[in-house]
Amino acid sequence: MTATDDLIDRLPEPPEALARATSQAERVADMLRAFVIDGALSPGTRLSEERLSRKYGVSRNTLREAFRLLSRERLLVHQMHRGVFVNRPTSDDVRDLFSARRSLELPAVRGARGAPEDAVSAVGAAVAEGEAAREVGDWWRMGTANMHFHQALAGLAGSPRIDEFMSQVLAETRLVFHVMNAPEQFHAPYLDWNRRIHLRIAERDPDTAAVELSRYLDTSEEQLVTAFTAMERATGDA
Amino acid sequence: MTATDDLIDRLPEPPEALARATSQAERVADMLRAFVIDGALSPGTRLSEERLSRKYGVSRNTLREAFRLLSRERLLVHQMHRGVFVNRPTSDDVRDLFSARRSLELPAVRGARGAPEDAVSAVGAAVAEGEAAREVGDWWRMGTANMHFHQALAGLAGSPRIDEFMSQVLAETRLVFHVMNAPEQFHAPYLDWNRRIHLRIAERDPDTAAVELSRYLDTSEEQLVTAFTAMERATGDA
DNA sequence: ATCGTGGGATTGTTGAACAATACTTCAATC
DNA sequence: GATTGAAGTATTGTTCAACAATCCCACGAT
Repeated sequence: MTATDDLIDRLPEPPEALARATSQAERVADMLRAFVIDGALSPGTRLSEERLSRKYGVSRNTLREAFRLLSRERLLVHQMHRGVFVNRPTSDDVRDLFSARRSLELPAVRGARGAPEDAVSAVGAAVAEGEAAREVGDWWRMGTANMHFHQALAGLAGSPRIDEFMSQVLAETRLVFHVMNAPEQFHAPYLDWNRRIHLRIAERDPDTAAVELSRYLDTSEEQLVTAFTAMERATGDA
Repeated sequence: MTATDDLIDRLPEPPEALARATSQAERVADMLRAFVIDGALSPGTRLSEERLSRKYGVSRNTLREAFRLLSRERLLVHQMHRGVFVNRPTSDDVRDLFSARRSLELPAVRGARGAPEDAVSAVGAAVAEGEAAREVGDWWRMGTANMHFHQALAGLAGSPRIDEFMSQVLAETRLVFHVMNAPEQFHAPYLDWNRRIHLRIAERDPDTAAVELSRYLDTSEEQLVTAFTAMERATGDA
């Protein structure tokens, strides 16, 4: 044990980026995930192995590995001998997604008194992002900002696993907006609500914030479900 | 639209079992998942593609699809050019797992007043299962029963997504018991506690139940973390 | 003890092949 | 006209073999 060793031990932890290069399957999965989330691939679309593998220059086997990753995230659904499709959520799914969000967001907000400062400011940043987007009338970015807001709320819990589950739930929620054609306008009226919630958290009054959030989720769910079921009837059930 | 059509429309929904046969990759994943959960494969073990594919008569490609599924569940970890290993949780993971459980179990229990009867009785069944196992001194089955108990608690929320996340969390928790060699004895003293919690739920007093559960989680986490960190120091950190 | 330097083993990825299954088309039947 | 049956076609499911890229280990040199 020399002096050099001591210095080395004190060195900062290895940055995440230094992890060994990602596999092709993961990169393809990342790309497809982005396509699904921002609607380049709409719900119900079938992903042809042959065409995708040719288009992106990867083998079918590699592509299938990516498919497996994404079906575990519920973004794709695998049907035996029929292929993989972009998941098309039903109104039951919408209800369940909100149910899951209640479990994730409300406890996180209620326990926000002890949350670290940067977790709180992340919430504020998401609100600001949304307001900036409203400024220029960018509906799409408003939706993204709203997702960030709720991701930040869940992040108050400080748990990596909850963060990850939350982002899956939000990604799937985004699919809901894609099945209906009325994409992001739903978020517009909620911006001021978000601002209020953030204020309560910032002034360390988490219980009031939780009450507000709970109301938010209720009305948001109701609005979505009714719009969704109306659309389900219109488009034909099956 | 004839009379026959009416009759057909009235037929019960297709049973789940009728879903198209599962793929080989999923079956292999199921098998490996079971191996990991009940310790036939212990944390840190590397899963050789060549040996596994030969042993179970599947191609390396199919095996890799199964690997992708299981690494999304955090049961396996994929290291580029090194292979897949059975996940070996750290003490940080233990803390995070309990954090996640708090978010899942406590809200479910608090909202248990409106839970359907069979969801409540599932909790009771898990308690009974644990007591039966204690009767015969079957420690392993006691651990399983305890997992079922907490799965049933989360099930009170009535959300498929929460159920699924919970089972992943519990599966990973089981890995924690495998890294330490003291497998399931940890569960023994908690059986009476479980019984009490179930009683509170059954008599529709969810708030008291939640308080009890919260205390349970606190002490259980503390005991596990201390035992775990002690072991980490003993076995060598890295 | 540390540092290079092969050599061997394992994974990463591809391409082709074939079987199994689903979909489509079209003719035959009621 | 709608339904059934029977090809034929397209796509997925799975395997195999090959090769490149990378890691790991052991050996020898400093």
